[in-house]
Amino acid sequence: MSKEPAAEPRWLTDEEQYAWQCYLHATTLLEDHLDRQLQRDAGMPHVYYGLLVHLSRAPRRRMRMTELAQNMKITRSRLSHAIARLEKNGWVHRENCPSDKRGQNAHLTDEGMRVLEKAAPGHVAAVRAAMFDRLSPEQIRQLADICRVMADGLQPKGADLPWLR
Amino acid sequence: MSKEPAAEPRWLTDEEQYAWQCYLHATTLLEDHLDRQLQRDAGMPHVYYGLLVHLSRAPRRRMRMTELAQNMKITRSRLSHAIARLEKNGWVHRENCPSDKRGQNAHLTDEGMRVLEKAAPGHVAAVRAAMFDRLSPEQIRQLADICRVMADGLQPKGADLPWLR
DNA sequence: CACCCCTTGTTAAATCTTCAATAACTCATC
DNA sequence: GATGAGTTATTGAAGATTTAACAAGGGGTG
Repeated sequence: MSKEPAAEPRWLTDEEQYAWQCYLHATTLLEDHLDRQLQRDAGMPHVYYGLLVHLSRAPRRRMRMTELAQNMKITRSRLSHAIARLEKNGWVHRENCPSDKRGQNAHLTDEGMRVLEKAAPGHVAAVRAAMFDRLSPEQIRQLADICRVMADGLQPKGADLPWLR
Repeated sequence: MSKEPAAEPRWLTDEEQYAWQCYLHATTLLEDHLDRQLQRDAGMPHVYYGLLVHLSRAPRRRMRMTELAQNMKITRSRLSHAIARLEKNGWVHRENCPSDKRGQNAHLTDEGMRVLEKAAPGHVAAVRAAMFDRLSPEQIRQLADICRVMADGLQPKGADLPWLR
């Protein structure tokens, strides 16, 4: 039954193309900018910094690997590599999960906490300078709405389905 | 004069933190999604596809390396590696620039054009499904405005200043 | 218990990106 | 036309990410 290869793809309108170009430029430039800012000031890329932030907010600064990966929207594999690197730096420590012998908890060490606290002000300043100090309060709300819609559409539907491939 | 280390960093408000989280989730998920879609359907990551698109729109399908890098907001180094890979695939061809012996032109080959044309419909569909079919026309305008402001703030001020580090 | 399927987390290899260094060339000035 | 400063593009090495495959444990069913 009807399996034609989409006779006429609906191309983007001029407005959509423009928006798409702006989006790609903004996201690329911002990610690059923050990666460099953090690499310079804290010796790690942006995603790694995000991992420390998440851990610092978790109860007892601990989180299961899978949960952390889900919160950060990255694969478990990527997380494994990242935590391995952060552990080598002494900023995170792995420990076995008591309730599940397969599991691992990532634990933000005191030294990791110090690194985070030292890097945070500069990073917030960079994020502000790039985004929040340039947008109106209304635009910030609009951006949140827009991004929430997009993220919802890209998340696995069932909360427990094979997540991220 | 006044060189204190920013006495009190202005942290993000709750609204700003929420918007930032949404932004990070949406951009991460979308980029991952498109990377996988294109890797699967066209055998290349999203940025490489973008390179082919840009070349296909250039006069005579040719562009100077630096100009292409600037348009794509990536470093020349990254572009060199990427073009080397695309050239190995036979999708792009390098040629010397007639007017500047230092220069190189990247040229989209016929085969590259075919690959692009074959990949385009699926890619547009993915972008639509993730973004444009989920947002209202007004939201699309808002997004473009927001991203333009951010991109402007992250661009080098002088058009000819050492660009992107 | 035995069986099977699912989840958790890691790993190796291939690929991609970043960073710093470099060769080759242009252009302005002397 | 020589000198020197800046531009163009590339390279190798180190670091990061993806992919597929895997070991090991959980948890339900007979």
